[in-house]
Amino acid sequence: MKSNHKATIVDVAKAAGVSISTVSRVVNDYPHVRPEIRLRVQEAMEALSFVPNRQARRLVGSRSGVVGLMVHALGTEYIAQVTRGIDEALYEADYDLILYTTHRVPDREVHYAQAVAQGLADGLLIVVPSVGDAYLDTLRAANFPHVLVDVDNGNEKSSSVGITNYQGAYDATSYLLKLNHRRIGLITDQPEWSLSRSRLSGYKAALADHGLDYDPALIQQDNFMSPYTGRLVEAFLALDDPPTAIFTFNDTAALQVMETLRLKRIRVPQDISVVGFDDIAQAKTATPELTTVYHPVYEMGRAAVEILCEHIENPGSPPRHIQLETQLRIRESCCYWSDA
Amino acid sequence: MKSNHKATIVDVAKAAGVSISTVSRVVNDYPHVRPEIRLRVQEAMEALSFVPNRQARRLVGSRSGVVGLMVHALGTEYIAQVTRGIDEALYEADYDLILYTTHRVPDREVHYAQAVAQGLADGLLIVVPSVGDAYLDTLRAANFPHVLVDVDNGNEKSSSVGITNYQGAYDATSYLLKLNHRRIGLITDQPEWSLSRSRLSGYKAALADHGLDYDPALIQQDNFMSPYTGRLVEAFLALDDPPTAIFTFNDTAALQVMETLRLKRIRVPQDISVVGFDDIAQAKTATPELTTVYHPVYEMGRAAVEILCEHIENPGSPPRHIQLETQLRIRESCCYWSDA
DNA sequence: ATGAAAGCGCTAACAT
DNA sequence: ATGTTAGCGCTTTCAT
Repeated sequence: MKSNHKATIVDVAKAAGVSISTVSRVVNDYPHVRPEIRLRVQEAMEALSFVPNRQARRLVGSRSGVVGLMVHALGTEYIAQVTRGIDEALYEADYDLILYTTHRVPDREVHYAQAVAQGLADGLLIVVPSVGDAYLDTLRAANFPHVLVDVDNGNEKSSSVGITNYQGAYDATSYLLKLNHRRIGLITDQPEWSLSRSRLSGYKAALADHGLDYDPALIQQDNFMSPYTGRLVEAFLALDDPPTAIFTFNDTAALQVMETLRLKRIRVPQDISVVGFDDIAQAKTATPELTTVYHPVYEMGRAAVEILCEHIENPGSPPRHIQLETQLRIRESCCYWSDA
Repeated sequence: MKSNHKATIVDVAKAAGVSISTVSRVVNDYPHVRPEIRLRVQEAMEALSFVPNRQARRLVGSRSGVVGLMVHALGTEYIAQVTRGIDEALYEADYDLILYTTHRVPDREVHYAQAVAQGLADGLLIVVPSVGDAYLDTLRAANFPHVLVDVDNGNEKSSSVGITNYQGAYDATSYLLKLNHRRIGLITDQPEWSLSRSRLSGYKAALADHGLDYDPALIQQDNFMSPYTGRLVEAFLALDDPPTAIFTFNDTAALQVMETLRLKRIRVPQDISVVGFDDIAQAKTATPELTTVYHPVYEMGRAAVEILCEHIENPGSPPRHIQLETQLRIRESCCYWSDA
């Protein structure tokens, strides 16, 4: 017995005493196969523990059952949650997941897009906030199924799923305004990201609706270098008229703000209120618990998969855009401001 | 021009005016090609932005450049960090990563192992603590490159990389003992996992070295259902002679213990000391900061990739076993116990 | 040094 | 309802 050699359709065909096309039909669940023969083939498959070869399948132009996921890097809570939503939905749809981590090297993104489009995957999920048009054009030109995850530009010709960034920031800012805060410091993410721009608009709009103008001195940009956020807080504090509340575009930054404040013995929320964005796990375990804007990361992942599957199964289908709702989660890091 | 169709070796061959075999030689950097021809082919490749098709390559029996990663589920800090180490090392070695999440369904594990060994990937990384021998035998029989990550049985015929689980638990327990604790509650992970068994031995050994016997009533098993850990704490508290310290086999459980204790207004560390295992990010941000055993997750991932690559490049190579060192990280969640 | 040709495992016409 | 056959893009003998 040569059982150490992996079984192919040919082996199954021989074992079942039929032709390879019949086996293929059974494997793909196609009609026009006599029930008894179907059964016989299935038994042979079972006996030989046959698993169809995905690359061979893809090679002849049909589905491989694999979809690609392109992300900057692994290891953040945010990515972990998005990935979880994607993975679970993919599992239910019976797809495997191939991971492409760009490590923030833009060149890789272009290269990957090509590789993926030629490669094993039937479609691509893109969780890279700064979507350079370069490789998107490649994908669109090849009519390769793909969806952008967590971007905010509905005018794109690519499908996308995002959240209500504008509304989320608007809600958070309004909440602070209602608590009588008039000087609200803002720490933004990369301004090139469409979602940052939307959130910034939301912040400004809330201010405007309260008859307030925004103060450029109160808008600072985070650069994701860990100790940096603390400096921004110090810059705020050094102002003649420092903010009484700080709103950040991600929870990690908010948590760092709180930590910086704690080290400076400035009380949260009594002296300064803090609001974050995302609602990561640590937001609930922090002291005080962080008030933040809930970002439906997990659901976003699932929605993206749904759209992608539609594109894969239905190649001509037009781009779709889904926007999931954010939600203000009021906890302990904010309180009413009274000018004493 | 038909540039919307992706370039194949045939296109390159035509463009360079040579045969496909020559192109193949250039692509694979084989000898016996005249320098000028090599250059001409390279230019053609460049011009057509040719990317070799991996599945076609793999189909004829050579490397696919893909390795599989099998994990239970995504979304935990632990997995995120292991994956990060693996991903980065793989990136440097120029491999793609295909992810298999078993969702704790044993059947999926067997199925994946088969699928992978069938030819999708060149090798498999297994981060599934409960290693059922069933599919391992399949892999070994097929002589398929694979390495077990974070397991603890060096007697296996499969390569593995793990940590000093015994020593880690021994150190943590000894530390508590040195702080005069005599009743140390233990919350273990699944006892089927080899690493849990090693840690348990470490715990018992430390006790024994202090002339203490272990009390079965103080050893409880976590079941990973969020509210459950709290019950275990209550069970401890209900004892006639409750523990003065609690040691858990993962930080998530330790954090939940602390939360439960906080809700019950039992002070940590004054009333009860707590020690975790893993040293996840939240351990440092918790209040009080969690004392825990550092688990070199990231390095473990990298080490696993190193071994796997060796197996792939060198098919006959014998199994290797690496054990990385843990380290007790003393922070704020423990203090000296004096029977008042 | 280079090319022709035979597959790898599979699907999709095209027979029958 | 079932079988035959022609590729998919590539590597690898085997010729030349």
